[in-house]
This record gives sequence, C-alpha cells and structure tokens, in this order.
Amino acid sequence: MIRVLSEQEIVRRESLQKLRDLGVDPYPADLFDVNTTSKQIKEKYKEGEELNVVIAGRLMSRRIMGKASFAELQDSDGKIQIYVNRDEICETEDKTMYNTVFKKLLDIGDIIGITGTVFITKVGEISVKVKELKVLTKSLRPLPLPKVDADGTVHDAFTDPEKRYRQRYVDLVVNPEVKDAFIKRTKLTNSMREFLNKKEYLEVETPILQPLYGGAAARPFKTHHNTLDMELYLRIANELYLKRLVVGGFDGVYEFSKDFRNEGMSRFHNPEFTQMELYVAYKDYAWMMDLVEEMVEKIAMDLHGKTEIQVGDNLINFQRPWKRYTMYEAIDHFTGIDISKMDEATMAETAKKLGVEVDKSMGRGKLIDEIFGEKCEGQLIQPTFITDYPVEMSPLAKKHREHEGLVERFEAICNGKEICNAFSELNDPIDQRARFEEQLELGKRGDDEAMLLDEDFLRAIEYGMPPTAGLGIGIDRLSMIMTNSNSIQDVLFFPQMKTEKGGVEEWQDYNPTSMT
RNA sequence: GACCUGGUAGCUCAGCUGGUAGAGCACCUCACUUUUAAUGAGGGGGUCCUGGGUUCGAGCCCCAGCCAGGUCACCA
Repeated sequence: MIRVLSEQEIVRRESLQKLRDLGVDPYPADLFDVNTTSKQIKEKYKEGEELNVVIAGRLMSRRIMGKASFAELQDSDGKIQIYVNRDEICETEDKTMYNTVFKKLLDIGDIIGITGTVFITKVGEISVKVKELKVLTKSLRPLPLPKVDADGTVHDAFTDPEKRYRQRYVDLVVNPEVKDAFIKRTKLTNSMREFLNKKEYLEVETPILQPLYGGAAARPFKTHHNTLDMELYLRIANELYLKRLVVGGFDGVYEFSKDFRNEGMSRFHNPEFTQMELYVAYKDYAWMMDLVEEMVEKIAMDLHGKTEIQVGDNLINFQRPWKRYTMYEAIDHFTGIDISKMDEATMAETAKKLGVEVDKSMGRGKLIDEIFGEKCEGQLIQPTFITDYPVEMSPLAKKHREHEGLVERFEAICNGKEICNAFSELNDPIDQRARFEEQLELGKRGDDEAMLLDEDFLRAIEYGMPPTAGLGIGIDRLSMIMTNSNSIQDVLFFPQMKTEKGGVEEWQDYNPTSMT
C-alpha cells in the first residue's frame, strides 16, 4: 500500500536532500562523544563558572529572532535550552551553517550534537551557548508536539490512546511522564531482585515452551515445533518447573516469568504478562506473608522514598504490618454474615440474598469465592492479606493444618485487586494426584481452564519435595499501583493490539531532486 | 463475547436543520542578535476510518464492517 506523503513530510525530504547537496551528512556514521546531559548541567552548573559541554539530543522547539535563536534540546534525562548565535557558530564570512542549515533545513525532531559553553540568560535560565552544531539524524516525520505555557499547562498533548500505544516511540518522546512510569517499572524489578538476591535465593530460567501447560487455571496459546513434530504450549505459569527445582535441592528459587494466557483483554489483562514466582523450602504460607510485606514495603521506599502512595483517589500505605483476614472473616466483615458453618444449600441461599449470581454447578468453594469476589475484593483498598481459601479453587495448595475444606493459601489485595497469590505448597504426591484427577473431571465437564495431569511433575514430588512456601506476584499489577496507572497498557511498552488497518503503509517512491 | 462512546489537516479539536471543510499549534515565505506557548505580516495543507444505501446534494441520515477506549463477563 502506498502512502501519499503529507506536505510537511515532503518539506523534510527536500531539506534532507539540500543538506546532502551542501555536503552535510544527515546520518553520519562517526561517534559523537557526549560528555554530559541536560540534567547534569542543570544540577551542577554554578553561575560565573566556565563550563564547556558536549551534548546531543532531539530539537524540540525553536525561537528564531533573526541572527540569534533559542531552541530546546531534549536528551535522555530532560530538556535544556540552547542559544544559537549566527556569528558564534559561523566565525568566517560563510554564514551557511546558521542561515541555511540551522534556520531552514533543521526541523523539530531532528537529532543534533552541540559543543558549547554553559551560561545563564537574562531571565535566569541555564542554557548552552552553541559553538558547534552537528546534524546527527534528520527526522522525516513531524512530532505531535505539546506546548507548555507559562503556568505549566500542557496544550494539545498527544493523547489519542491508539496512536500512543501503537507508536510508543513517539509517546516516549513527547510525554515525559510515560518514560518515568517505565523507569519506575524497571526500578521495581531491580528492587525486588536485590531483595531476593540478598536472601540468597537463586534466580533461574525455566521453559517457556512447554509440552503440558500447568500451574494455573487458564487457556493457553498453542504452537508447533517442526523438528520434534510436537505440539507445545506457551507457559501460563512456571510453578511446576520451579517446584521440580526444589525437589532437586534448590531451597530458594525465583524467576521473573513472562506468562501467556489466551483469555479476554481488559485494562487489567494483556495476553502476555509478567509474574515473579518464588519457592522457598522449609517455610509455610504464614512465613511468606511476612516476606511479601517486607518486600513490597521496600519497593515502595525504593521507588518513592516513602510507604504511602497515591493511586487514583486513594492514598495507599504499604507500611508493615498489613491487615490479615481469613476469607470467612472478610465476608463476615463486609456482609455481616458468618458463612463458615453453613452447608452448601444455605450458603447458596445466602449468596442469592446478597445479590450474588449462583448456579447449580457451584460447589461450596465456588460459592465462597463468588461471595468474596462480589462483596469484598473491590472494597479492599489498603494492602490486605486474605487467607485460607476453599480447597476446590486451589489444586496445588496444601490442605489447611486445622480447617477441613480449606487450603493454606493467601492473596494480597490492594486497590481492590489481587497483587499476589501464595500457598504452603502441596507436597503430598498422593493428594496431588487426587487433586489433578478432580481437575480432569472438571475438564471432561467442559471447563476449558481445568488443569492437566502432569505425570512428570508427580514423579518429581514422589521423590519428595520438602515442605515449601510458594509465591506468585503480578509485576504488571504492582507496577500499575506503584506508578498510579489506570491501565496495564501504561506499564507495558508495547501492549497487544490488533493489526493496524492495511498495516503501516510504505512510502511512495519520492525523489526530491526531481521536484522543483 | 455483549453494551456504550469515539475515528475530520502532522497534533488537539469545532463543524448548525443535509447545501462544495474550520480554528489553535505545527508547516512554508518575509522581518527580527537574550527568547521561552517568542513576536509581526503573508501563505499552503484534507481518502472527513472503509464499503454500500437514501437524497438533486452526505463529514452529518440509514445499513454493514474495521480500529480504539470505557463498562460488564472471564481471568492475574
């Protein structure tokens, strides 16, 4: 498909050719040896000091006043004003560099290198007086450029969500807060990794292509390996592989795992997402709760320097200790009804009275889960641990040491959403086989998210897996909270999208020299 | 998957009861040696998401579709 170039694109291509005609390479190969950044200059410069700098970045605005101009240069950590004076950059009679290259042939969005000295303007802005200017990259498309007025109000911001997500590179250039959210996301994983390494847990990598998918309830993506001629699945979780490593004698293992689930999409769901899973031998779920609190509190401190974080309308405080409720207690707390001693029929009646949709296929466990999901989860704003889930919902968790029908499992809920899921891991191979078999029954009845029976995993734990605490924590969800983002798309560089109509069009064959 | 909202210049948006398409910024030309949403003067730029239909005439009305966002369902 051929795209007709816009007026502005034609102008830029003509400028590109004119630069070449003047002997200016618009895409030079040699390195440009930058020695500082905009932010460093602004932080370190003292008035009166003589400071020579070499910086590079994108030209973001120009104010041309005849023989002198101001412009803004944006580099990796901010913007700085540059002052371009005709006679300073053109010391001889030849004023081409200023009159033609800078004033006519450069455009907003071009990447240039600057050698100059730092000074402070009449109105007190730290700026760089340009001695030499080098074209490093000509930009052929106009940037959607927001304007910021004297009050700091942004006008005409680049806001179209579709364009922002499809062209994240543009979003990152023109919307500085976007860049900041992604930097925070990386700081978050760095902080978590540092925390786990300090405890001497081993970071590992396990297969993404799996012959059997397991470790969670979800529909998988399916693929095919040609040489082995076999079906493979993209992992929906890495739990069963990490537990095999615990069997093998690693007492603390973790992995940042990109997982894939072939499910609906929403502002909380992307088909590929990231979890950190951790397994520690000889521990239980109560111990793991303490670890989660400590770890997330540290992350908040590392990212924000405090434990309180504004998320939408809520101020969330991650300071330890977090509230802890059993699932029954939470339901009692939010509905005033104690369902812990109810039989299935009474519970179904109660659910109906609470306005929770029920159908006959729901067992006791599903009913409890539904009531909790409807009546409690959304109300939990401050970080809260919910413990002791129904056994039916948790085929990989160990049965509760005291309470029949429950498992030793907890989730941390924050801002009305689950951020992690953990259990005392089921290590009784006989019980595990029985739980898998229940899942198979569900699968036969049409539950396309039921787990598969993994014989090799059972073989592994038949050799003996020590009592182990396991954790899965949603990195995207936690990033959303830590960056006050409303959508998962705001913490994923390239969120999943349908293909653009007609794809990205090719350029028409355009030869500026043939135009006059 | 269902429902709601939207798609018009590079960007952000107007567009009346259906009568040949508008603004601001950006762009082009000219002026201007400390500006900062620079300024002044002049100018150019459109597949109105796509395809049908109604009509003398459609950006606008009708039908079908595409893409996005939101809400719900499922899920983390």
